[in-house]
Amino acid sequence: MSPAKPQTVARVFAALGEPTRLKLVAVLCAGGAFSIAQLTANTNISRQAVTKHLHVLADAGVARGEKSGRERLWQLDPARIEEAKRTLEVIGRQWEAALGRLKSFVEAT
Amino acid sequence: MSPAKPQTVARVFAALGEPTRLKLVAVLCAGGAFSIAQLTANTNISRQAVTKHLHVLADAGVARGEKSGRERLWQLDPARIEEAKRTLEVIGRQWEAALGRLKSFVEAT
DNA sequence: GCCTCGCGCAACCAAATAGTTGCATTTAAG
DNA sequence: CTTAAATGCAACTATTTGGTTGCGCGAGGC
Repeated sequence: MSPAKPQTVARVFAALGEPTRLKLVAVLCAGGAFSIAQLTANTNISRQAVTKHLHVLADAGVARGEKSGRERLWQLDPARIEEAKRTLEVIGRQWEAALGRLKSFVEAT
Repeated sequence: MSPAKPQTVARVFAALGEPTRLKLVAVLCAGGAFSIAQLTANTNISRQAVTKHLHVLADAGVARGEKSGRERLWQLDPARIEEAKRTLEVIGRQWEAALGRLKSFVEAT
């Protein structure tokens, strides 16, 4: 399991760091595959705007879509999201470890 | 434990979604408090740029700094990061649950 | 007291981003 | 065959963003 390049993780965070895209991800994680028209229905922005957001998610490796008939069906790709989650876990653990060291240093009188 | 507003979580992701800021967080999670000058030393951008990034982190609730003498010491605030981590966990779980439902549906022949 | 270190504030700039509209294209439906 | 639906592509706009420079100010060090 490679530790995931910082750049890659940053791209995932950037992709999730926009309310519209976060909502899209929330819809997509319901499972299955959704067409752009379906994904646009729940928003108040244009179809092309949704398309752009989907491409941002795809570039970050968070979602992918493939053509099926006259529509393109999009679904989540949770691998990168898992990586990002692990990054946050590491941050939390390092923080707690540092707190522990600080505490034992203070107590070592 | 409130489920964390989507907007708040999105701000955290946006804050982490920039390589420089992610590095800053990585440094800060070593624990302790760092001055702006210290945090700037490891980068190749100006002190003011670092200051701006720190304010973005502060606005997202990821870090905070307080004056101490003639310098301002910054440290991590891991609460929001924990929230973001839980959000990613929920996404992963929902995805897996959906996969499970899909699988049992397919197998129900 | 003077100097310098560390910051904060403001103005400014270039690039990226979120959004739009208009039009062409492909595919399913009647 | 004709039409309508779903998408892709391109141009354009406004705002945000990441970065800079310059200057002023408070707090220590000598």
